[in-house]
Amino acid sequence: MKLTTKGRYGLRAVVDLAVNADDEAVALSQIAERQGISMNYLEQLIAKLKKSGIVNGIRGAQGGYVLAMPAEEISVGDILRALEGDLSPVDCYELNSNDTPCNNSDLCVTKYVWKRISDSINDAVDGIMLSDLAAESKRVQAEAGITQINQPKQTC
Amino acid sequence: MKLTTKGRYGLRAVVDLAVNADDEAVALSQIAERQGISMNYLEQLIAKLKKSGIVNGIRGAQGGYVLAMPAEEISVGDILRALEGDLSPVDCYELNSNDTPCNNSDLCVTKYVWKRISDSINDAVDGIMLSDLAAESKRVQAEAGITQINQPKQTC
DNA sequence: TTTAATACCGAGTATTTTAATAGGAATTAA
DNA sequence: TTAATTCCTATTAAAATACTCGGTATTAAA
Repeated sequence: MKLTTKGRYGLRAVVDLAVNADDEAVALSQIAERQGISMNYLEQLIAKLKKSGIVNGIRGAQGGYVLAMPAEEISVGDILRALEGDLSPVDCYELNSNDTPCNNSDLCVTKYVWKRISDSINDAVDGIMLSDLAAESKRVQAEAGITQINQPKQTC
Repeated sequence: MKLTTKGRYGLRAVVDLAVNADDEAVALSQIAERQGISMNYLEQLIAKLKKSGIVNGIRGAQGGYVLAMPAEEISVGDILRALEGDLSPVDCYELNSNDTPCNNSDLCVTKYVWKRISDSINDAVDGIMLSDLAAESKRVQAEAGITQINQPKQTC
């Protein structure tokens, strides 16, 4: 029941992008360095975010990435689902219509549990907007007098 | 962000135990057969439940397992945490005091996300009691006229 | 027009985790 | 005494994860 590094690194990267976006595109190498994430790996994560319409890539020199929408309109749920796939605790047809139908559905009672968990997770993450995290991040960075992060290994 | 088979199989096994418990102990071989789970594997899962004080084992011939408490007093959260460990989405010291302290805690903003997810999951599963599932299971089994389940492979 | 900086793409790989299997020891009712 | 059962530990196959690597395409700036 853990997120993978895709969700953890990816969310940090998007928050970094939201915080460090002026009007310019932000190069992935900068995000990678600030966040202490391998750039090659981060490329794969940002590709998912691009595919989901959360960021836009700008090619060529001086290129980089920008948010595809105002941060106020991007929920943490949008970001995590883009990175991790659906956030339900099981692959269950009742929860997720792209899963294969389950031949035990009639007798299954645990499906009620999975539905409750799934709904509660999605409600939680859809209630937090990227702008909330970006504002908080700016606040704590200002308080600490930080411009460069580049932290050692983090668990979260 | 998926439960493992530990949580899925294990919860089904406990519901089965609650449904099929009269005053006798229920042999693991019976649960395994009804639920279509390898008995050897189920042994490992029930060991976790035993360690957490959810079931008691009765050794010897005619032995088996019984619930250690009335089903009304056992929450799905108790069961899933026994099987899966903590249900938080990340290993984060702020959420889970047995994790190693995180040196980025001051600047970390995603921790607010993880806390919200963690709390919502735990609230959801702590609000469902084993007795609820057992009652519903008896109801659907009666409706279908079923005594033996033994379903083919399930995803949930 | 060249160069350097960047996004974009797909294949390969080491490590870790999961999901079992297997074999035996201890216990106890019949 | 036997058979049924829990209990315990080690091993293993497969899958998923978390990367690395090498290249191509694009574009702003020199």
